[in-house]
Amino acid sequence: MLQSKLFSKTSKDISKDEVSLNAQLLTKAGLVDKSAAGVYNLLPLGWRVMKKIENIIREEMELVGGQELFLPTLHPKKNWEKTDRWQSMEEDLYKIKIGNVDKLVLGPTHEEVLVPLAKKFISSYKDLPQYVYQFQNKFRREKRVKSGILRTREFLMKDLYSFHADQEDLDNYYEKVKKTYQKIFQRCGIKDQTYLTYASGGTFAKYSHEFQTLTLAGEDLIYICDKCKVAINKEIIADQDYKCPVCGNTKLKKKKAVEVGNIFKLGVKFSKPFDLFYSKEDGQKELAVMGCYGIGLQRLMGSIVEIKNDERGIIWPISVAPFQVHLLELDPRDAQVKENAQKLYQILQQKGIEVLWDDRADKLAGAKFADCDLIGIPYRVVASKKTLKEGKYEIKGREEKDGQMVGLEELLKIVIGK
RNA sequence: CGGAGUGUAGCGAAGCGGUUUAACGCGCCUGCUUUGGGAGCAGGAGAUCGGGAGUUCGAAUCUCCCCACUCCGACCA
Repeated sequence: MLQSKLFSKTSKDISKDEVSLNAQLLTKAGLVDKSAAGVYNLLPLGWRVMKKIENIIREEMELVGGQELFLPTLHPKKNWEKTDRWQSMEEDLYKIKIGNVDKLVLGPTHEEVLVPLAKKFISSYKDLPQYVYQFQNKFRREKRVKSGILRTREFLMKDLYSFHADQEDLDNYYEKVKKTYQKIFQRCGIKDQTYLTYASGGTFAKYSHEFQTLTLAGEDLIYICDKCKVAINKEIIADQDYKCPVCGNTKLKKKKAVEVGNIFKLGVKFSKPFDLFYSKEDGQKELAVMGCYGIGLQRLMGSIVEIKNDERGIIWPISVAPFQVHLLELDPRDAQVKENAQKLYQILQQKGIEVLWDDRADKLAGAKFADCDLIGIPYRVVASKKTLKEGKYEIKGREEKDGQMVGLEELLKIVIGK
């Protein structure tokens, strides 16, 4: 991608109203832009990050047998009445009228659509288990949005739903997804800050589990057990019940965190209102047992930014970076330098490396370095008169202080080696 | 939804005890120069001062209503 053609630009000054670090950095770097309170546009650079995150999640979902589908945003009112959430979630729902009458809901979650759908295909124990997931926008009528892209009214969510014949099968699958979630957050580069957190379990389980990422921008308070590397959400801590649910340790550390994912045993909460029965081997009818598993993608992206940054800008983990290499062409009016940069650009792309080539003719070196640090692509490669004279390129990792002069072979080794 | 605050050019931001060419910075356009940490000089374009109503000879500035955004709180399977 030529930076001179990029849709977005970086900016030094952004609205003072944007106080959260994640939104400040993402806005300055040109990855997101706010269009209304709690509503953000994702610009090409930001969308590339989202796609990287999405692909990591998709790969892991496939590994646990998930089948991707796509359910509508608009949900029939009657489905929401059936679960009573038309009433009980009233404050969170965007209700859509046709004419003067409420007819539809902008989905805040998808059980109300998926369960009646599953009913059409699940009728025997032979049809179970089933695992389906999707990436879909969710709408929540938040009374107050906050923390940049961490709490918004519309956001992209991966939601996986599992259907099982019995509780034991759900329990086994639940544990599997728990491990998968840890792997996802590890692949996204926030493993060290993300804690498996015990939270309120609803009617069908003692606990649900959240994945809480430590950041001052978070709204949740969790208590961490250093021995077990797990945490417990403040919301389920009774007055003095400060002990680790795993080892009983009572010396827990209180920290602020943001919930980047959760897994939840639904039991028959939704199969019941929709009569999702299946026939057992003996012909008896039984309700299917369900689990649900969510990850908010913008929130995950924002959490990464909250953690991975310095005074100059964002520091993307290579797994989710919008590009792997930021090629800075200094001396852009020098034909030989341009040719040299062009050559490297093509070679890297042939090797499957994603490159943002700063070919802007009207920017001096300082401006290019500053933008490069702000956007936070893992490798900065400089092509200039200086590097050309030595027959080399300069490469520098985003977190390294100084670059090094390397030949093409060595450069490829560094960049592809990762 | 309660409390507090803020809306002036694409962005940031002065002016806000009424007088009229609404400053300045970033960005943008033109020209020349410059070229390894956000370049310099010269010229230029761009503003229904959030919207509406009112007070006044005269309103960005005062009053009222509305809207938007932000922060604190409550809420958040």
